[in-house]
Amino acid sequence: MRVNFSKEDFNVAIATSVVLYGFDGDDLKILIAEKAGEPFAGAHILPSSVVHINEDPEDVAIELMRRITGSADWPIEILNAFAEVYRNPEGRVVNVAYYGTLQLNETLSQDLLRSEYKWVKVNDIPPLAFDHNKIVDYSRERLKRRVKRRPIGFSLLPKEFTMNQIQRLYECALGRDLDKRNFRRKLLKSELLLETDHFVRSSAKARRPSALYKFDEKKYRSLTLRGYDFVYQ
Amino acid sequence: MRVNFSKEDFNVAIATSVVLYGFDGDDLKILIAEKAGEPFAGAHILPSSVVHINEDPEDVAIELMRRITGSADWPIEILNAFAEVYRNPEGRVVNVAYYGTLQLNETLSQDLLRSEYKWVKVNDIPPLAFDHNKIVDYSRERLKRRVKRRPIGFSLLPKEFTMNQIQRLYECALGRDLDKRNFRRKLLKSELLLETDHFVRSSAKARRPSALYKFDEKKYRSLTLRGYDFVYQ
DNA sequence: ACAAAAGTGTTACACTTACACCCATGT
DNA sequence: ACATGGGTGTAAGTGTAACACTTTTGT
Repeated sequence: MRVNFSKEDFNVAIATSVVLYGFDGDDLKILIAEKAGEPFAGAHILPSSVVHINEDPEDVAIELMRRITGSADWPIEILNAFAEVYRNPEGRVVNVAYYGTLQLNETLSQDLLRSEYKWVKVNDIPPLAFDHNKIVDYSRERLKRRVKRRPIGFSLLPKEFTMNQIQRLYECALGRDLDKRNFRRKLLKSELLLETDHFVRSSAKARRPSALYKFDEKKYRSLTLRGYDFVYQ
Repeated sequence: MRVNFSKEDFNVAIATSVVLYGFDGDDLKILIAEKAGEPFAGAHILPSSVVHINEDPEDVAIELMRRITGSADWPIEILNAFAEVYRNPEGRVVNVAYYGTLQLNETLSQDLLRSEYKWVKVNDIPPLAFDHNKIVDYSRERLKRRVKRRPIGFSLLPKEFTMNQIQRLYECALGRDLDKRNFRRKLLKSELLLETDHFVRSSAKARRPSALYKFDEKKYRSLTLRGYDFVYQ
C-alpha cells in the first residue's frame, strides 16, 4: 500500500456539478448553463462550482442550488466522483456530482428565464463540455432507480397535483408508457396520497376537471428513507 | 457559478480504498490492513493507496487488488467519493472508494495469511481509521442491492458450489435467513445454474454429499449487465 | 440403526397485466 | 348535443411465502 502522501500529491482541485431536475407537467427537464471563461467559453455545462480547499462539496452544491433557485431547501443526493485524469485541461480536477429535484412553479420559472440558466428536456440534451453528459446520464439512471423504489417523484411535483401529472412524470423518468388504471390503483394502494377537495382543468379544451391530490408528508418521509417498492421494471 | 480555479484550489490529494469481499463457505468477510506510518500508525484501515496526480483512481484500485491478491482480474465497482473536509489530518484528501469481490481458495487464503492483510467477518468489523467504517457500510448496502438484482453473488463463489453455499452467501449479504425450498426454486428458475456430476461432503459429520453446481457463464454475463431481479426485499 | 445434512411439493395469497367503456363538464 | 379528457373494474396469470417430511449416505 502506498499510504503516505508527498507534497506533489496535493495538486488536485475539487469541483462540484449539479443535475437539477424540474417537471413542468409535460416534460422532465434539467438546468444547464453557458460557461463563462476559458476553457470551453460559451459551451453548455451543468451548473458547477469550484470547491475550495476548506469546503465540503455537498455544502457547495447546496449553495449553488440556492444561488440558482433562491432556495437551499431542495432534496439533493450525491451521484459519484468523476475523477478520470484528463477530464479538465486546467489540471487534475475531481468532480463530485449531485442531483437534485425541485418544484417548478410560475415564479421560479420566470426568475430562471431571466438568469443565465435554461431548462432543457431530458430527451433533448445538447452536447456538454467536460464529461458533463456522462454525469447527466448517470443521474438519469439514478433517478430511474429512485422513482421505482422510493416516492422521490413527488419532490418534483407541486403541492397539489393530478393523477395524470404524476403518471406523466413517472413515464418521463422511466422512459415508457404506463397503464392508467394500473398506475392509479398501485399509487392509491401505497396510501401515500391524500385526496384534496380541489380540482383543476388540465387545459382550456378539457371539460371535466381533474381531482387534485397531495401526499401524506409523514408517510412520504418514512418511505423515502426505507424505500417502498413502487416497482416498475 | 464559480467556474475558474485559482492556484490555491489545486491543493487536494486523491486516495483510493478498496473494500474487498471474500466468502469462505460460512461467512462473508472483508480484507483490512494495519496502517504503517503516521497518522494512525497501527490502526486498522481498508487497503488504500495514494492516487498520484497523473493516475486514474480505478487503475490504482485495480493495481492495489493485484498487489494484494496476485491477480488484477476480480470484478470491481466504484462506490463513491468520500470528500468531507476533515477526513484526513494531513490535508484535504478525496477518497475514491471501490469494492471488489474475489473467490477465496486455499492458496489465496494461505498467501494472505502471510501478508499484512487479514480477513474479518462483515458482522465483526473493528473500528477503522479515517472514515473507513463509513465506506464499509456504504459498500455493504451496495452489495445487498447488487445481490438482489444481479447475479453478482457468484463472483464470490468457487467455480463449483453447492446450493447450501450460495444460499448461505445470500443470507450473509442480505443479513437474514432464507427459506431453502423457495431459494432453490427461485435460483433454478433463473436458469443461471448448470448441474455438474460432482458431489462434495460439506463436513466430516455430513453423510449425504451435496450436488455441485456451476453457473452458465454466458447467461451470467448478460444478466450481470442488465440485471435479473432475483428479488428478495 | 442411527445421525446428519440433502433434497423435495403444495397451497393460499398477493401482485401484475391486459384490456374498453362510461362519466362529468364546458361550450 | 357533442367534444374532451377524467375516471373506473374484472379476470387470468404469475410470483411469493409459509410450511415439514423423506432420502441418502457414512459410521
